[in-house]
Amino acid sequence: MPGPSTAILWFRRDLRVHDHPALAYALANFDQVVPLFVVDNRLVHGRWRSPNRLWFLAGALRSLQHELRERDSALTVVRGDPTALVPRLARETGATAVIMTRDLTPYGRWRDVSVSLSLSASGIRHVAGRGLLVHEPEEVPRPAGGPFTVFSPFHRRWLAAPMRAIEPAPSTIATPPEVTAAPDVGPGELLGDPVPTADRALLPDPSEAAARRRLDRWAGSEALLDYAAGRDRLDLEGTSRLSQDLRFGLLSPVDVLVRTGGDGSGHRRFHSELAWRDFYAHLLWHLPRVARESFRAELDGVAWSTDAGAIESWRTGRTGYPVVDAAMRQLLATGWMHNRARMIVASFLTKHLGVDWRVGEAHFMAHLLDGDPASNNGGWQWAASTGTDPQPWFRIFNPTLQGRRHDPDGAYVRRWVPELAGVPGLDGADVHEPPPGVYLDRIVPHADGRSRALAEYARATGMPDSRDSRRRC
DNA sequence: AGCTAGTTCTG
DNA sequence: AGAACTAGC
Ligand SMILES: Cc1cc2nc3c(=O)[nH]c(=O)nc-3n(C[C@H](O)[C@H](O)[C@H](O)COP(=O)(O)OP(=O)(O)OC[C@H]3O[C@@H](n4cnc5c(N)ncnc54)[C@H](O)[C@@H]3O)c2cc1C
Repeated sequence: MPGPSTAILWFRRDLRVHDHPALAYALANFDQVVPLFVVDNRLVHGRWRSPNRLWFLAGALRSLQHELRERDSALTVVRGDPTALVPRLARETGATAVIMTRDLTPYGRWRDVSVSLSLSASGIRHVAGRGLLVHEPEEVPRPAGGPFTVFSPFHRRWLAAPMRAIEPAPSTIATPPEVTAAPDVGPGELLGDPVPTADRALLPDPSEAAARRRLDRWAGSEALLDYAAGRDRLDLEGTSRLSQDLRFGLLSPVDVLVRTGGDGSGHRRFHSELAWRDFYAHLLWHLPRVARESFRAELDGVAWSTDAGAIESWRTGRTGYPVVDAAMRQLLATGWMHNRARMIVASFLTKHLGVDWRVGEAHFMAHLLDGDPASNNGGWQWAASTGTDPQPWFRIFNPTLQGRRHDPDGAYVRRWVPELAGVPGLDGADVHEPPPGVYLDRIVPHADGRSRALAEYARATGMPDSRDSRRRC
């Protein structure tokens, strides 16, 4: 009589036990499950390394260890090369399959192919399934093939695609006793004891339980009802703040969608933001080249500025534009930035300062708790007008007007630029336009930044006539 | 999920 | 003078 069948469940950015399709699959098809996380050296040393995200990851792994212990199981955490370590653990535990949530980034795909090749050499199966997104790329196909390059037709198909059922958290996970007998390894140690660069007191609790509480609160909030308008207010808590939980998979996007169910304008708008997340993930899957290159190749002919002083002023929040500086300081202090603010600062860097979007992309990846290769790249290429369905390049934000409109009382600026709080005579939205001498000099006057951007983009695109420009609106 | 500059309308 | 409108980037 054969022994119990065993599968490895390889966790990556799906660090939860609720609504976990790969976990449900493993439990339904195998007698025993061995949960595993591999600290890939790339996490600690790679291009997108971030102390803030490593700190969050360490906490999320401790949370997962706890959730698994509660269910009579345990998380094995090892550090090194997954291509070697995953097959080794499979052989040691007698596993005949490795189950995981499919990852769609260029590196994730390369890694998974290389692990699956080395597994099949040992006769071990490799099963990668859904769980990262609401819908997989194959579930929202473009009739003509390839990726959707415009959001609205994608969104129509996305809304029409059938939704999978929620998988409840299991009450117990059968795991080999030699695995549960081993004490939990402190993930912080394997991650190099990460110290966040953001202010610890302003960081969210990185546990699944806390993420579920955040979701509960958001699902029952007034802000969700008012999200269609409130999402653009820099000075209010008008958005869900669930991005880091979706990034690390403490929450599944399907769970978020179902729990925020409703047909009001706020609900529908919120769901469409989850569709944007899928849109950019699918795009990167179809066209991995956009990770490095502009989607609109002709715009890689823009002569980007490399002015190190200007870039440093932008990074540290010292451009002289109050709303830009508030946003950049919010990022450094909290590892998060409001979506409207991301658009404003990305537009400012790429248009007013004429700096390559990849410089901004890298800075965001170094600090954002929700830093995600697909959404971040999509957001930057949108703002730089190099992407799919981008901001047309001639629509350039005026940071002062954006601040007045979306921070109408100036509270956002006063929160993050304290030297502008309590300046006599600088009341309400006027904080967005401090008179000369009151605040830092603007590193470039708006009119100059705007006209140099218009000239450079016109040159790079071969100065299309106005009919072409209008068609892209 | 633009903004500017120029023109025409209004009082 | 200032609103309202609009072509063009
Ligand atoms: C230049 C730039 C860079 C960005 N980089 C990232 C990033 O690295 N990671 C990231 O998750 N989002 C990124 N975004 C999208 C968006 O700004 C954040 O998802 C959002 O601000 C997170 O806050 P929230 O959870 O309160 O959002 P909510 O408004 O509550 O939205 C709910 C969820 O929908 C998703 N979402 C919302 N807006 C977008 C969007 N435009 N694109 C893709 N997904 C979206 C996020 O998962 C978010 O948590 C970027 C946007 C821009 C303009």
